[in-house]
Amino acid sequence: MIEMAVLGLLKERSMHGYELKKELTGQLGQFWQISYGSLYPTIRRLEKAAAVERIFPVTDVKRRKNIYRITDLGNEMFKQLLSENSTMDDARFSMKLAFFRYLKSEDRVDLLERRRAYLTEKLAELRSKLRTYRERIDAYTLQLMEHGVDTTAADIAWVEKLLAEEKSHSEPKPSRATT
Amino acid sequence: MIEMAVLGLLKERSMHGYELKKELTGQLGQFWQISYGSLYPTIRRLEKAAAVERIFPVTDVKRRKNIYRITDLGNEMFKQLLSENSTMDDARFSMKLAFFRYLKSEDRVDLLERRRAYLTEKLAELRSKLRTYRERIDAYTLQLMEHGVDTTAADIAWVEKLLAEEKSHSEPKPSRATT
DNA sequence: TTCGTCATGTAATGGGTTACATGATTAC
DNA sequence: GTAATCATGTAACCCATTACATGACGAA
Repeated sequence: MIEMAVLGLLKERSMHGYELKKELTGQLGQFWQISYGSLYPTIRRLEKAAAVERIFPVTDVKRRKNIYRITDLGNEMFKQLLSENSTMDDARFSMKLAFFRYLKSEDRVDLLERRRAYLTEKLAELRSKLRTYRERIDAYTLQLMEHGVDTTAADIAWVEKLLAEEKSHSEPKPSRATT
Repeated sequence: MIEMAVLGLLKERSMHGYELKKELTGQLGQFWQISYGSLYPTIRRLEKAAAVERIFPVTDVKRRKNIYRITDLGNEMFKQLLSENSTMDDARFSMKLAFFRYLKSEDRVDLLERRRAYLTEKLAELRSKLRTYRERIDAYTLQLMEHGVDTTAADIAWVEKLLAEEKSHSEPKPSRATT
């Protein structure tokens, strides 16, 4: 997760750690936070793996800043992390969506469909639990479960809206055999 | 969190670890999961702290089962964990709501109001970020932020519904000086 | 000159998971 | 008899946070 965030931000422009942290809490901060104690070691790891490289600012050396640039290898890593077939939980999906612009429309549709599948399954589980427990639980837990159902249903609707938009934009692309 | 869950479930009835785990994934499982590697040590900790005690089943000793019962001290601990003034993030709030029946109406209102405050602040932050970044970000990230706003607003509405219900049920209770 | 924030980093700790290990009982 | 599930536990690991440590620069 951190690696994806760092690489994704460095794709936009080269930055140093402090800047990355600010961008992270700014744009991605709603659904995700990170501390320095975890950011700096990550950058180091990425540097060792040659996914990012340090730029030495020749002029403008007022301050000790380690500016990093993403490498070709880093770009490949990012691509893989983004399209990776991992769980489509909230945080992961949100992060991937924040970097959707780096994906082909085809891959975007794929991710959205996986998210939809994940949510659909979750909804089914919630509903089955509701049926199972409805008679046994108190009003508050019931409210909680029902709200879970509503929230998940709303999320699915949203994903479907995104899917519809994505498909309508890339309509002239049958590529695969359509039955 | 785990401790609260374990104590809360043991308030209902005495259980052994395996049973606790099942109840946990059943009722509370939607927003929270726990593994044995974390459950059993927690039970041990609670036992050492004298918050729970082991019951030795005299008859029915077919199987090696460690059944635990909550103690008076455990009840106090639970009460404190429940009304504790900690962050009102999703998981914590959900867990507390699942144990609302053990609180006085007054304390329920208090928790709900704290949750509302938390969400209201979150909403304000989201909106301010939206204003700040709207022109700078791509359509997908924008969708993500807007969906965050919608979701949070819906959550607030739900909490307010719960608050209204809570207050209407306990109307004949002015207790404190009402201005 | 002192306070805020820019800037980087490490060590200790926390809170959890996964994988492993064991074995009894039940259902087929 | 053998597979599933009941039942308990430990050790290694992972990922992250908090707290600490350091110091330069800019603005008041």
